[in-house]
Amino acid sequence: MKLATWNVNSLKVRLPQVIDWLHAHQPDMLCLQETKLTDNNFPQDEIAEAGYQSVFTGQKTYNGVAILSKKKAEEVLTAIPDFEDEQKRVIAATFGEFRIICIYVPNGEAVGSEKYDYKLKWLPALAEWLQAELKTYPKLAVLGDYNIAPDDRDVYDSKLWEGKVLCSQAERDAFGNLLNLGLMDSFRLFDQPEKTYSWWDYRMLAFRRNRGLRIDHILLSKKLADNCVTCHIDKATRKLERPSDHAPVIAELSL
DNA sequence: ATGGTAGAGGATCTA
Repeated sequence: MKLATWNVNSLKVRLPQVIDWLHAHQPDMLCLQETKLTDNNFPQDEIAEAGYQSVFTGQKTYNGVAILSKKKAEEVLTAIPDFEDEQKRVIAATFGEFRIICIYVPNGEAVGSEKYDYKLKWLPALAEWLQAELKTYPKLAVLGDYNIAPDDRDVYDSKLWEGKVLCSQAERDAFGNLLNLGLMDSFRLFDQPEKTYSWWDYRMLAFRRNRGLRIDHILLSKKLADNCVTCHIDKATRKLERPSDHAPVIAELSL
C-alpha cells in the first residue's frame, strides 16, 4: 500500500500536475490540502478518469482537503467532532481495515498572533479526536500539512527560525503530543538524506537555495509503522512549471 | 532591516 500527501495550493491550478502524478506514482490514497475549491467545483470527473475516487470538503479561496483513492471511501468525516471550526481542514475515511485522516493544520502566521492562538487551540482538539480514532481504528494514518517542523534537522537554518512560527516550542510540543498518542513520524523510521524538506517559500529563490522546512508529514499508528518500508519526499514536483510550494510525501507499507 | 512570490478575486488576505 502506498500513501501520499500533497499540499497543492489550489487544485484548480495544480490539477494537471496531480493527474500526471497519480499516473506516475499510482498511490492507493493521495491526501490533498489547500484545494481552495467549494465542493460544487471539485474536479471529480477528471480525477475519476485517472482511476481515482474522491471525497472532499472545501470552501472558497482558502483551505480545503480531499482524499483521492482507488477504492471507495467509507465512514467519511469532514470535521473534528465537537470542535467549532468554520475552516475546512480535515477529512477522514475508512478503506477496509485502514483509517486515513487528511489534515491541514493552521499556519499560525506569527507567534503571538490571533492565528497562532487558533493553531494552538486547533492542535489539542485534533489530538483528542485522534486519540478516539486510534481506539476505533488501530490501523490509522494521519497525513497532511502540519505546519510544524518537528526539530532542527527539519529546518534549513534552525538558528534563524528558532522560536518562530512553524518551529516554536509550543508547536513542537503539540506535535510531540500527537506522537505520544502512539503515532510515529514515518519519515524518521528510516535513514534520510540531510537537508530534506517538504516546503520552500516561493520568495527569495528559496527552492534553488534549498531554504526549506519539513512541515508535511505522514504519521502512522504502530500497526502501520511496523509495516512501513519506505518514506520519502518527491522534491521533483517542486521543479515543475507553476509548482506548488509543497512537495508530496510518500510512505509505502508492506500491506 | 522586513522584503520577496503565488493564488484568489478583483482590494487585500493568506501563506
